[in-house]
Amino acid sequence: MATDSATRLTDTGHRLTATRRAVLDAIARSPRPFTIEELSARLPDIGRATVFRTVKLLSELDLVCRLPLEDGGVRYQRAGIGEHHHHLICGGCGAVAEFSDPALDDAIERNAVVAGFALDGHSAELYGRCASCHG
Amino acid sequence: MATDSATRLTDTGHRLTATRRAVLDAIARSPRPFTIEELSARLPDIGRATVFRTVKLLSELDLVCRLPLEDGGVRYQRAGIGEHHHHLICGGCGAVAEFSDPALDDAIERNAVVAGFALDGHSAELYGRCASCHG
DNA sequence: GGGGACGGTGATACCTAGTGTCAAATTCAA
DNA sequence: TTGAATTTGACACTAGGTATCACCGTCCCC
Repeated sequence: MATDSATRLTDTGHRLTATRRAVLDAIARSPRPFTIEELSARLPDIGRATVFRTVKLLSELDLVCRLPLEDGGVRYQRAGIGEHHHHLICGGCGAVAEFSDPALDDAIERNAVVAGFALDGHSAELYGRCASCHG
Repeated sequence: MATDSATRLTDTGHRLTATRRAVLDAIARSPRPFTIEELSARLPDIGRATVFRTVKLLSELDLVCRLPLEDGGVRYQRAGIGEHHHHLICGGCGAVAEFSDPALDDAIERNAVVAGFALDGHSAELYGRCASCHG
C-alpha cells in the first residue's frame, strides 16, 4: 500500500524523503479518517506545516481524500478507489464509504449544461448513519 | 424581500431587532455572494460575532445559503429558491446559479440505500464557468 | 569526489472562519 | 411599566491552513 503511494510520488516527479515515508506510514496505519492534528501528534518530529504540505500533496495525487464533515470539520482518509468518487460519511462512528456512480455524475453534468456552465469539477458528500449505527 | 425575511424570523419565534434588520438590509443590497468579513465591514456598528450569529440563524431558516467554494473559502448569498437546492458556482465572476433536480437527489438517495446508510443530508456543489465567463 | 541547483523541511508568524463567555442592552408581553 | 428572556458586543480563543525564510539533503553534472 505505502509502496504504491511511494511509486506514485516518485512517478510524478516528487521526492520520496524519510519525512514523507513517515507520513505515508502513519496514514497507512490509520484505521479511521484522521485530522491533521491527530496525524501530527503521531509524528512529533515532523513539523505541522510539513504534515499539512504532505497531506495536501497526497490529496492532489489522489492518494488521500479530504472529507468535509457536516459540522464544518475536516478529516482525511487514505483513498481506496483511485478514480473520481464520492463519500458517504457516518455521523455515528465516522466510517466512510466510497462509491462512484455514473448516473450521479450525469445528473450533475446535465444540470451544468442546462445552466450554461462549463463544468470544472464538483463535490458531493452524503451524510447519514451506516448500517451498524442505525441498526 | 427583506420583509419576507422579517416575517420568517418572527414566525419562527425570533426577535426582529434593529441589528437583524440592518444585517438583512445589507444582505438584500449585496449583488454578489459575500463573505462575513465583507458584510461586517459594511456594518461597522455591529459586532463581528453578531454578524456570524445572524447569518448562521438566517441560513438555518433557509433565508441565506452558505456556499463552500472550490478553494476552501466560504461565501453566503440570499436564498432564491426556498426549498432544497444545489449551486453552480462560477470560478470566473463568482456568480451563483441555483437549481433543484429530483434526478440528482434520487441518485444520491439510491447510493445511500445501496451502501446501507440512512441518509440525513448531503451537499453538492458544482464548480465551473458561467455562460458569460467561458464565452 | 566536489559543488551547484533545487526540492523539501521546520519554526514561526500569520490568516480566515467561526465559537464560547459574560456582562450589558434590548425586546416583547403581561 | 416592568421584568424575564433574548440579543448584543467585546474579547479571547479554536481549528484549519498558508507565507516566509533560513537551513538541509539529494540529485546531477562535471
